[in-house]
Amino acid sequence: MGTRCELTVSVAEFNLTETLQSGQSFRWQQLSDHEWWGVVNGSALYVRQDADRLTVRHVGGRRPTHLWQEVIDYFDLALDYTAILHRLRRDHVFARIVPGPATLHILRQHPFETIISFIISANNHIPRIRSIIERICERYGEPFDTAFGRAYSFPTAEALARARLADLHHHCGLGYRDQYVAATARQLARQRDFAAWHKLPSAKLRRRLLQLHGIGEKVADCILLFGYHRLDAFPVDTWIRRAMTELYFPNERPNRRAIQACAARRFGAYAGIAQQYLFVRQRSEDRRPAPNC
DNA sequence: CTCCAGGCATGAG
DNA sequence: CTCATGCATGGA
Repeated sequence: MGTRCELTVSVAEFNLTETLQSGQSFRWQQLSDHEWWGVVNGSALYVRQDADRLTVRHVGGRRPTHLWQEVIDYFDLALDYTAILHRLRRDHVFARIVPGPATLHILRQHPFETIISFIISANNHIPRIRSIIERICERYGEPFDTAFGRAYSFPTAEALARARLADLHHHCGLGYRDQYVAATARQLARQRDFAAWHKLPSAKLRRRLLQLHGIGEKVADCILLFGYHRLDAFPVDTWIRRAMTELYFPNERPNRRAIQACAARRFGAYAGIAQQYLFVRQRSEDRRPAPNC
């Protein structure tokens, strides 16, 4: 219990800012270099990272019964990412490309929030994904007060299933994705075993996800990785396609199957973690201005 | 102003 | 089965 907890975590094992900027979560707001606040499962949290310490405060909404445990679970602080990176570096190409410490973690996010968020992510920019999600929360989530002003929980499937198509389209700014979000929310709202999907083996869970509207292979793999913590899932988007082609298929045009088979062979059970490092690296590579030789 | 985004559904071949 | 095309919107 308690509204505040401190954990001893070295930045060599976990980097809060890099993790929250890595495109897997959309509801965190940055206060300074190493301070963030956001809504997780109905709780507003303030998080600050210093050199060897993570400080978390509950600042509104649902009061966690065991804040400390929820924080360890959400940021995946119990898993030894240093050992996993060491194992991933048995692949010498990966070792050369990702030489630094284990900074990026895979968050454990709520499945329904992850499903809706990544349906919205398709063919969309991250800043715009964030603004659409905030409007959905404001309209269909539960409001509560926080130290940073009014906030909203992510809506339940039942609440989102009651949404009107025109509101999703125009007020939330979903555009043509309105049908996908509405249909999926309605289907999951009456899917009585949805809460038990986490027990399914990954292959079966992936097939279930692919049956939902607006979910193709890439989005399904993001949901497996970020919403169900299946660390072997390897989402192939434009950035990963570029990175994997450059690194492992020079002068070829590999399809998704070839890329995923390559990732499974080289990275095994932790392919999803390798993917997140490659994604962040490839994006920063692209943002960097072209070297003027 | 134009360009394009952590792709998907759809239809043609 | 693979592959091409259209797609709402708004941030950059």
